[in-house]
Amino acid sequence: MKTTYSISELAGEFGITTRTIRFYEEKGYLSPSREGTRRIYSPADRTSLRLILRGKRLGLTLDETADMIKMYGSPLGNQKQLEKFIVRISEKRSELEQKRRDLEVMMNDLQGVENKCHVALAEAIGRE
Amino acid sequence: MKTTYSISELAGEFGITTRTIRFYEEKGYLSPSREGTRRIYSPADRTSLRLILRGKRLGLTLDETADMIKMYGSPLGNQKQLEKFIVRISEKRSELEQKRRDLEVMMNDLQGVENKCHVALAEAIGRE
DNA sequence: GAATTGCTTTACGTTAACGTAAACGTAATG
DNA sequence: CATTACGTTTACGTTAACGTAAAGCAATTC
Repeated sequence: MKTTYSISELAGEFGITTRTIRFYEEKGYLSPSREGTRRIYSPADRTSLRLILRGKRLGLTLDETADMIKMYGSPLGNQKQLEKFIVRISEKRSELEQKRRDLEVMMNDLQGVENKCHVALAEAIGRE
Repeated sequence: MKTTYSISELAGEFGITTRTIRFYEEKGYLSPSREGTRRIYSPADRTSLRLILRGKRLGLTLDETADMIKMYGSPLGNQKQLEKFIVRISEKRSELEQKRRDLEVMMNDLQGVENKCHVALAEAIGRE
């Protein structure tokens, strides 16, 4: 199991450009260590990057994703803070559930179109 | 059942601004009829808008969503065109399935954090 | 040792998706 | 009849998320 990565290794693995990775760092979403002037990415950095890209695929902004990443740490604080935190989590979940509903409707619609397609295709072949 | 809508009715219903709706028209994603100079939206227009916003929530660009909306029409063409179309559909579905996987992982992670929270909360109350 | 490869910083450019503001028309309401 | 509410067009502004290019350092390969 690899323990460090270069910037172009990560770019290659995730199908993005090095510019994108540097951009994320510039904005504070990544902070790799350095070997002289070169960036060295740890498995943890790689995980952060993966989370960022996952959020992006779901239409989250970088800030929103960063917020979620922060939440993944061990929850701490007094009772009041923890309760507030639980509320935040449930808000996030509501958003994600909305997305899931949207997704299901879309996939159903798509399935409907494909069915129609197969019918039309059968007819086209029948006329041939 | 209402049969026409004003621009601010739709904006209100969907929680967006009239500027946004005009923008969609300007870019060709909507084409309401007119009564004099004022825009009149049909139920079909309203549906288009709903689809646009659904795509947006899932992180699709307007162009991508417009593409999908086009696909919702009755599929037509000869055999070859229909086959190509089916391929396009399955590509779209692959993207959506990726999103669904992303969504599930995220929601699981979130659930994990919430569980930790409840544990921490119980401890905090115990110490009180 | 010249050239290629891979990394760096700096900085200006670009695109999508609207926001914001000005300036105006029209219809209904007090 | 003035004001308020709702609509219009035109046009410049803004933000996120990178793209692109220049100029340069360091190691390794021919």
